[in-house]
Amino acid sequence: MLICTPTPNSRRKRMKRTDYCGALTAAQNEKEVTLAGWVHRRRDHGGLIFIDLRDREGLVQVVFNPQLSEAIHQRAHQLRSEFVIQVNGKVMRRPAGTENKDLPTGEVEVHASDLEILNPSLTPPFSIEEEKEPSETLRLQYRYLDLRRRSVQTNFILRHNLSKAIRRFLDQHQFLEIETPFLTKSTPEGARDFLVPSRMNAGQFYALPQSPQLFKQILMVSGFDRYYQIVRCFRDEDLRADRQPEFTQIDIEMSFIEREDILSLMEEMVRTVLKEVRGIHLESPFPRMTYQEAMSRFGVDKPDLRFGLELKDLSDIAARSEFKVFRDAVEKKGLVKGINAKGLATLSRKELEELTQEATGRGAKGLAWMKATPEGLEAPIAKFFKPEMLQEIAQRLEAAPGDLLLFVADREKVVYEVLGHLRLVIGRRLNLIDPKALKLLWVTDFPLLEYDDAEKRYVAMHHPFTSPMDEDIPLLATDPLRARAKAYDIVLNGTEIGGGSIRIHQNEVQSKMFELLGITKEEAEAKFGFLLQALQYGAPPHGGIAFGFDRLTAILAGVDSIRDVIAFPKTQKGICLMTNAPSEVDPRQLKELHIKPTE
RNA sequence: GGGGCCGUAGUUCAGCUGGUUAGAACGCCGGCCUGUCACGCCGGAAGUCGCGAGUUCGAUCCUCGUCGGCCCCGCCA
Repeated sequence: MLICTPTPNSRRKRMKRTDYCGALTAAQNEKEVTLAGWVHRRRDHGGLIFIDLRDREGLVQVVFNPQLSEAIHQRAHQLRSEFVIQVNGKVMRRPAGTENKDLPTGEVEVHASDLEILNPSLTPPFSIEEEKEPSETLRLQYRYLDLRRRSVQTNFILRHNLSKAIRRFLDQHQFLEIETPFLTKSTPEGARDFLVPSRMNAGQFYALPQSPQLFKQILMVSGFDRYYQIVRCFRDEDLRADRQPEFTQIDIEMSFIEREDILSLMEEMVRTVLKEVRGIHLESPFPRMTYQEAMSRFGVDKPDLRFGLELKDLSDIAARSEFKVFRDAVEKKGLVKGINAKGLATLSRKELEELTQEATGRGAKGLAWMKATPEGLEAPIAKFFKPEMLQEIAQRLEAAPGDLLLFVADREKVVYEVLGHLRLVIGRRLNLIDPKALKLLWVTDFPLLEYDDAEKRYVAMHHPFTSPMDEDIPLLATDPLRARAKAYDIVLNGTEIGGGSIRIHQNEVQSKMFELLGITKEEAEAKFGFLLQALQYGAPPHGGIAFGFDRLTAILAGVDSIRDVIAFPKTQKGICLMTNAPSEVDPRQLKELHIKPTE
């Protein structure tokens, strides 16, 4: 129950706020100010009462002194955490020796001459102060209180500053911000669509966009030349720390350009924005790596370059060894690769077992290991290798006494998956990752297609509108899986923060692509007819990129989940704990929408 | 669909091998306090141990189920 009622409106003097609490310094000494904000903390001495008053910009100490006004002091006794108040008073330097160096406003305080309680507050379910982090469940349930916390607010201020800087950069480079529909057409391929029933068209549905991909290409056909949008996208897939059903992309498209133009301009954008928002100077140019190289050296297409521990190929040695597991792998056109876990020869049997489980959990049949000692490599499997082979292995992995060498022999895909993962696990375990480092790179030359074992057909690795490399176009007819795409990703600290491609702008190539993907002419016509048609009316060569704005912000904010940079995110089950969405609806609504529940 | 971790005062947590009345800190309520700033001192209230079954003389603790949160695999062109 509220124990105190607000000051009646009729009694309010309606003085306007003059300053932010957090902005007061000795420069405002002796100024009469009106402040408004939340009671952050009170220190009631019976006589003097100190209040830390908080607003968006920070805290300032307000002093209520009975000698200044007995009535106001009495009223201040009622104050509790999170009451909303307005205070009139005079900014004063604090008495010598009572300054608070930990507070930006700590040189001054406000001597209150008037106090209005604009609104009392229930005792909040958790403290707005920072000492202890409430559980995420509680934070999301009371998100409006969570968003009052300083550490949370700074994430959103950062987000704002990033989008502001990005808009400014793109504006300066002649990009036009153009909005595209949220109620649009469901398309095959890609993620599951969120559907919106059409009341006026029984049995028909809009889909929320997975991205404005097709529209931005159409805008290029329209001649807008340079487009961008910071825009919400929707994908009905399972959630992760870095995946929400609705998320924000910085969506960009340009005409009359080649890959190089996009990479260099986007690189400039990232550098400019980080400089502006974070004062960070990034070395230029960013490293570049083909997909092939990234996979072979790091096992993933989004390598974390903050540490080494690269994968080394040992297939040639493995083929000559007596170790059946290794030889079989190579003979079956697989691979044997290893990494050097520096200094981990001391791992116990149990810890090795845990690493093995990490490996088998990702599809490996086992995890082979050797320990480097001053006498050479030692392991149960060492007996299958001639001494000079062991030496060769040690050399290739730059083994020093005390190191642990880990090997995986399998199909290429498994070897990369497992060692790529182990590399991250070990990098973390060995504390090789500098949390402050920002390591960016471009990964280029992605394969155009992948083979989907379940569906028994090719699927586009990026999307069906991605142009193949010119020199690989003949491969589409002979060996499609070897064809490379004009596609690129930008990677920051092991996270893909953006990706794009040069698009197909010729109808024939686009039709050929659909054919490869097993999309019939009729399907293509029904699903993408508008694009195919547009491509026949003078489509300029074009290409673009989309950044995951939430992921980028999260990394720069130093948080592990994009939930921390989204004001009202959803839980892993896609539920908003604050509003309790999704929820059931009135049967009449369903009827209007021509929808009948199946259960 | 699958694997893992978690759920105990308002909050963050502790709670031994299953055994007295389930604790601490912060917060909250009351009292005292004129230089505090994580104010201090005195006192007080506060628990469906997520929920439901089972095992047991006895369950916060063990088992099964279920609900919720988190991490991951699958999925995410």
